[in-house]
Amino acid sequence: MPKDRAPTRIQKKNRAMILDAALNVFSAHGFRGATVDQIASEAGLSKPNLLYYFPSKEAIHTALLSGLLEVWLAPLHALDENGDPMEEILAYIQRKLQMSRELPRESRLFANELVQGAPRIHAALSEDLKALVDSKVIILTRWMDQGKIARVHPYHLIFSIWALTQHYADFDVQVRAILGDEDPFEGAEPFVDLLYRKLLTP
Amino acid sequence: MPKDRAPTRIQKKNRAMILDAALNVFSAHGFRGATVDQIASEAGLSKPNLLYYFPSKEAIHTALLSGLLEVWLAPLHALDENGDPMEEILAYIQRKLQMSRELPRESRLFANELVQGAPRIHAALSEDLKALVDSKVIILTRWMDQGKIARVHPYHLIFSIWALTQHYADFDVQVRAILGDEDPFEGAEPFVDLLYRKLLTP
DNA sequence: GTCTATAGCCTGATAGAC
DNA sequence: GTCTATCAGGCTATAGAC
Repeated sequence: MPKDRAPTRIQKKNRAMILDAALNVFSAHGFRGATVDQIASEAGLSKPNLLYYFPSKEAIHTALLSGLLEVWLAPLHALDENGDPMEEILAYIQRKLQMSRELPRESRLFANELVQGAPRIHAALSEDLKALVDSKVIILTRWMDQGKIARVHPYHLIFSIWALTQHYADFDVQVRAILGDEDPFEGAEPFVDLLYRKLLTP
Repeated sequence: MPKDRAPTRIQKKNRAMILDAALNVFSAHGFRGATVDQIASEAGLSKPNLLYYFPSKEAIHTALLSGLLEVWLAPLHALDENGDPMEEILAYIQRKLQMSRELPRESRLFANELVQGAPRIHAALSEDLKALVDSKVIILTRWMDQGKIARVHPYHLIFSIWALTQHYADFDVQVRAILGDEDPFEGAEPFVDLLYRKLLTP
């Protein structure tokens, strides 16, 4: 493993390449289905050389997950209590949908982890994620109290947004098997916009 | 493997026990993460004995998937073109939600397969599933033409129902990490009912 | 039909030369 | 820092006794 000095340009570049390759492999095959050999060859390194940068397969996976969690929650973080309620929520939804389009590997990385019971990020869920959601639910509830949006169960509102938007990344094969050549997001964007506009109009 | 005679009671019972154990293990760990040893011990058999009933790990997995696909699609199949449109759709949604509550293992089995690109059931998706969805989309479109329900993209309507209802089974850990002791389905049921009632009211 | 024992492969990780 | 070679453990599947 690299010494505790400041990383060189090459070290930085290699670590980044490894993490990108690992994202490819872990998101496509899950933790158990991924092999270090696959990640190494996709990163253009030998297996021992990869293990010079990360001490173990698990360490790569952990580094990936914790590095991406912040990115993944950024859209919800950005929900602004001082903005216009309906526009804030609809903008959040479109941001999430855009992330499914642009970062499907990240979505599937978390999906793989969650479907199997989140053995490696359970703490982050019940601490960081719960805290974030709780804080945003307070804002949503206030908006409902003020009559700015219709009253619905705020937690299930958030769950539904996650479910709907991430579906297009996580179950991409299924969506494409049914839609054929049609771009899923072209139809999804107006659909979810209409859906939540109708649901939340007071 | 058993001879080509009619299976005895013991053979039937053992095959059923193996498939149930396999459902537990595959749904929790994915195909690659599951081991034959785990399945055997959960079924109360030795590993070679299990492989007397099924020729390989893959054969168990395939038998499971193809056996459950019909069960999984039954709710959509039951959507009746002669019923009341709004009530038919809302009933379909409640049936799907109930399946997430009662058959979460089945949901996660398919989720595991789909997130990883459906390598083992791709054909079933673009043939059987697509045909079923196409046929139901015709019914939905007719209802929209007749002004019985609001006009929305029929394919995305179906995707949204899948996403919303299966989310509670597939990402159960996440939902529970946030809701704590509250029963997810208690809130989900009225939420999705309201959501689609508002969306589809003409 | 069911078991113990084991073959044979794959995979994560390390040793050691350069 | 990077490689070749290799070990050690775990896995699927089979052989063969009962």
